[in-house]
Amino acid sequence: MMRSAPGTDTGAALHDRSITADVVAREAGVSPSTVSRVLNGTASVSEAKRRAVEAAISKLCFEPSPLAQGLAKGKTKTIGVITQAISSPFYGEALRGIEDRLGLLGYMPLFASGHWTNEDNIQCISLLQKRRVDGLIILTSGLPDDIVIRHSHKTPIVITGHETAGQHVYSLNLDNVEGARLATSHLISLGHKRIACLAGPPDHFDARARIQGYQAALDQARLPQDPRMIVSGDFSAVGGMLAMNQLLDERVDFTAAFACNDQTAYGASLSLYRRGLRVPDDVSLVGFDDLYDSRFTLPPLTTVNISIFEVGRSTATAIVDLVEGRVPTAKTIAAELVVRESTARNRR
Amino acid sequence: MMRSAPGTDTGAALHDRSITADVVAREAGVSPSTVSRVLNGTASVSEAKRRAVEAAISKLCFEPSPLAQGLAKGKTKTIGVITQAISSPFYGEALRGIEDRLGLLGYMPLFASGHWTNEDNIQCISLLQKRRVDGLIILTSGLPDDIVIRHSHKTPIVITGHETAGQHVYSLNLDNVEGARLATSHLISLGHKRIACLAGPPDHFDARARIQGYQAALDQARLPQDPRMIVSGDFSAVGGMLAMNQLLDERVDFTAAFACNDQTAYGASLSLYRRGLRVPDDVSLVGFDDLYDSRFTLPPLTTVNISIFEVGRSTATAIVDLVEGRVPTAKTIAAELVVRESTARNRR
DNA sequence: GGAAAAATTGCAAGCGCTTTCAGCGGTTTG
DNA sequence: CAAACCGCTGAAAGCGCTTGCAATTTTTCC
Repeated sequence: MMRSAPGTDTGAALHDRSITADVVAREAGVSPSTVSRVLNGTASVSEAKRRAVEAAISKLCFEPSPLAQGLAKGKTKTIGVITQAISSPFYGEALRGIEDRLGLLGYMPLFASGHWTNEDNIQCISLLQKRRVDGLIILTSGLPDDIVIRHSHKTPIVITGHETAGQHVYSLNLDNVEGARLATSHLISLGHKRIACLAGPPDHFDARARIQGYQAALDQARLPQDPRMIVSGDFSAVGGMLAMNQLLDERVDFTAAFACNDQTAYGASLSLYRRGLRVPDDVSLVGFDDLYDSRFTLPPLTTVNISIFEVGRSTATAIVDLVEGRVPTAKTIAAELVVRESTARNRR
Repeated sequence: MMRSAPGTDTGAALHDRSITADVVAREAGVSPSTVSRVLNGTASVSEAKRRAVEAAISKLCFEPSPLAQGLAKGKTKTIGVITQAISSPFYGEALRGIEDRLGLLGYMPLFASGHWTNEDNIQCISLLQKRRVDGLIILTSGLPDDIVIRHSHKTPIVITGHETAGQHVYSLNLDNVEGARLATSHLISLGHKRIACLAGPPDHFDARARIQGYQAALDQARLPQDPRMIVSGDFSAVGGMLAMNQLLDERVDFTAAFACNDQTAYGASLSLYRRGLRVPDDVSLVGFDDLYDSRFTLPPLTTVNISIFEVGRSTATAIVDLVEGRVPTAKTIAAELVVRESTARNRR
């Protein structure tokens, strides 16, 4: 019944698996080679035959099998993407950017999660290389450079959170230092002098750079550095809560805090809330990443936007450049302060 | 510095692409057919030859090419997964479950986003089928049943958010009704009599079921239904904020609200905050989904947990069952109330 | 108009693995 | 003792597409 609704034309001819290039060739009265040639544009074909082939293709709804093409050409039009935690909002946004751009360029992503362990990351690389991906995007793993370089000999790699450089490795980064400096300077400009830093994992590339930016801002303002002010977390809300708890328990005196990522800020907020401290009245808080939900925290979080979506798109563009023999031009992703309501002038 | 830590043995023999089954066969002194047979266990092979082949395999670090296998067997050990928004925390969690389980079962997911439009969803299906996925998981699309069924003839499908049934379609759902009933009853048990419902998209399967549950709870408590109390959102924070604004602007009188998902609750919270209303003092709020971050909202959100991770694992198990010719046994995912701090006894 | 260069096109051999089929020596049966 | 069976194996024919090579047809050039 029905199906009369306009716009619901879903009868889009179903591509039939039994239609192979041979069938098309027969229909068009040419050889399979010719079909392949018009499909790939790998050699000139007379106008007449091309027309015939094209007609046959659309008449039969032929679609070449990527599998067979992959086997024959050794190229699969597939890019392996390794994240550490597919469900984190941070990675999710990056994946969205990757999928978006890759789709436009005619590639398809193959995702795998490294779970922050070298072992898993390496296994992911192998798994994806076995699947003959044309290239690999590795989003901030803790993998040693030499391993990345070694694997890049088989498959070009675009990587974030590394300074690695190599013939087949392209490294793309966020402007962490500048972002953190921006965030911290913002607090300083509000009159804060005792600013805590809720850091990320000590061995994490981005985390370290963000601490650097924080310190740079203090230096710039000639404010003293106090090691007790910096406490490590793990880029998660729980970590943020624990870190803030520690600061509070140790009675460290601060009027503002720079959380090295938004999730850490979420946790810190809860910690403060539990102790009856208000943001921003008692403590100003600024995050980093500008996750989507940070617009909706109470109060909305002042943070550093780095368009993770853009990171995704840039890595995608870069890996395709690399795969297709071009030199990637993607540059460091800029950071920008987004002032919302979790920061206020220092009253003390 | 460092990298000397034990357990960082990353020298894991690199699988070399030039090692094909033929090479292994030669090394083992058998025919390629035999290699294939020991690889797949598709026929009995004498103890001696099997040993020889296995030795050759591990000596040469041979790994069969999934591409070639796919082409030859027509099975790719790959499952297509269609989500609507890969970056949403809800889908992210489901994907994690899918990846986790699929990996265990020897399959690999191929993700694609449908962006909530039928057109994109259909295109994703085609794209994935072209890639010869063995099965498809479609996470709550708005696709008409007949289209799903039609495509299932080519590839088995496991789908959520549908009542569809078919030879090759398995439908898996959340216990939305019960979850919503639980949430609403919780509010009622706290003495609330005027409870608003911040619904999802009117045409969304889960959204409708959740309204049903909400109404069931009211009925059960013999509380009146007031259509003005139900306002539609779109399952996003922005939608939740708008919905709550509308309620407030229209001066609808309520003491508690049931948000049809957590993100809607986030937005609603912000709306209330902007008007100077406190949760739970002025308005009790309960969500649905129990997103990870709901533990960290201010105040932590009372919500309905439905283990989305489990949804992912269940769909994965089900599709593999279907693909391998078994009858899936995965059942409706249970919902469970998680009481946190956004709900309190009615004071009015 | 004829030779040489250029443009087309088909043949056939892969890509790396699976699987049917027939053949092998050796057992069982009747 | 012939017939029927068994367990193993390898040869060879694919799976669906690409591509080097050579043959054929067109064009171009004097």
